[in-house]
Amino acid sequence: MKQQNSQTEEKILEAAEQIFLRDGYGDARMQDIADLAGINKALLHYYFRSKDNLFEYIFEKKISVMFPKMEEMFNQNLSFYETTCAFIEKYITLLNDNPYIPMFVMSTINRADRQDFIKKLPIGLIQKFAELYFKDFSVGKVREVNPAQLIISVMSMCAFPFIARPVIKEITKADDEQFKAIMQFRISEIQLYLKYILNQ
Amino acid sequence: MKQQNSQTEEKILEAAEQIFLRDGYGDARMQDIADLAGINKALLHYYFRSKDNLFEYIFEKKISVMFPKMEEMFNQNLSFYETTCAFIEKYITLLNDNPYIPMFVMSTINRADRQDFIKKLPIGLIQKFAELYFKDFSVGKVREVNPAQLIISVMSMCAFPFIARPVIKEITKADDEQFKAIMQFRISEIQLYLKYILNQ
DNA sequence: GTCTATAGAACGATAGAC
DNA sequence: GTCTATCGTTCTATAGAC
Repeated sequence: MKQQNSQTEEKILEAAEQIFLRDGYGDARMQDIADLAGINKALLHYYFRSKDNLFEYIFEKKISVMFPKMEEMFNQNLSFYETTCAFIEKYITLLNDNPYIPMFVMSTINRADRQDFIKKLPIGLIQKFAELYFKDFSVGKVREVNPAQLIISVMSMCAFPFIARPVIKEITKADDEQFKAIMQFRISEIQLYLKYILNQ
Repeated sequence: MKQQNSQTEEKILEAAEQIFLRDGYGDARMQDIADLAGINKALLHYYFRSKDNLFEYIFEKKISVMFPKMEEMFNQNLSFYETTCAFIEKYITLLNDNPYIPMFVMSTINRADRQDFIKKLPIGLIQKFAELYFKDFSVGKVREVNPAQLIISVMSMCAFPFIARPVIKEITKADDEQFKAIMQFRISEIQLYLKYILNQ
């Protein structure tokens, strides 16, 4: 009984994740989720009361990918440059395995009726980076730039290509695997920019 | 008669633009467009046969903002660095007046049923930039980087903050005007990065 | 050209049998 | 726990009066 229960719930969550990531909240259909899970609509509402409920569940499960946990990285006493280089590699590798996440998160928080979802984002990450920058800047280890703008730039260079993925795939005539390779190469390219910007 | 005709059509287009930009295709409602235009739904279908038709009209009108016309800029015989600096200023100024455009375009071309809209984008721009880079690189005017990756980076740094606008506004506690100011300041910051990256 | 009224389909959600 | 059947609503689109 309980075994079967968990199995169905797991199937629903997997299907919901796939459909919501592909279509976003508004365009996603409960029927599509039911079909993909191999069950019917009524059972969806038995496990999760409403579409809103199910979506919130998936969203909260996925935001950690958009703003990854970085605690251990900040506790290693690395420089701002080293920490940011490590972040770039970790972030793009993570997004290469979850290419739909940036569009999913951004389309959600841009909906007029879902702006409260912004508060679910773990945005303390930005503050940590800024503190580390000022620490290195005060001892002359990095060139003077605006740290908030720099962090926005790094996240932009990592995340935006996944949002513009269909365009980039079309321009470069790349398939999914080739796009992954482009992004893999991009890690060292962004790290190179950072090196020049910070004068390392 | 014809005067009235044009006036109504203009009101519809203005309303449709506003609603589609805010909600995207899937979440936009013909009723909302009709209400905003001060007419009824039936009249919408009299002027534009379907929602698809109306949307396509608006989309084609707006893509020039996402990929701005740059012909005159390329004909001024400026260096790659100068041209890209000018692009950054022009692009962010343009997006500051049209902050919803990046999300609108990206959410459209990420829809499974709207991928043919990618072909409407004037992506020749990228090629022009790459050619100009190689011209300057061959005479040692710029440092060696991957030009395609650099152009993606510049566009990312310009466009992504508008897509993440609700997040940035929340983190910085900025209103619409303050966000505009942040982006205005961002122009010189991105230009500074470019200077360091290209060793100018 | 503009309106009211409504058709026809799709969607989220629920009732009730098993 | 899982199903079929259906309710109530919402949406695009059209018919028909003026």
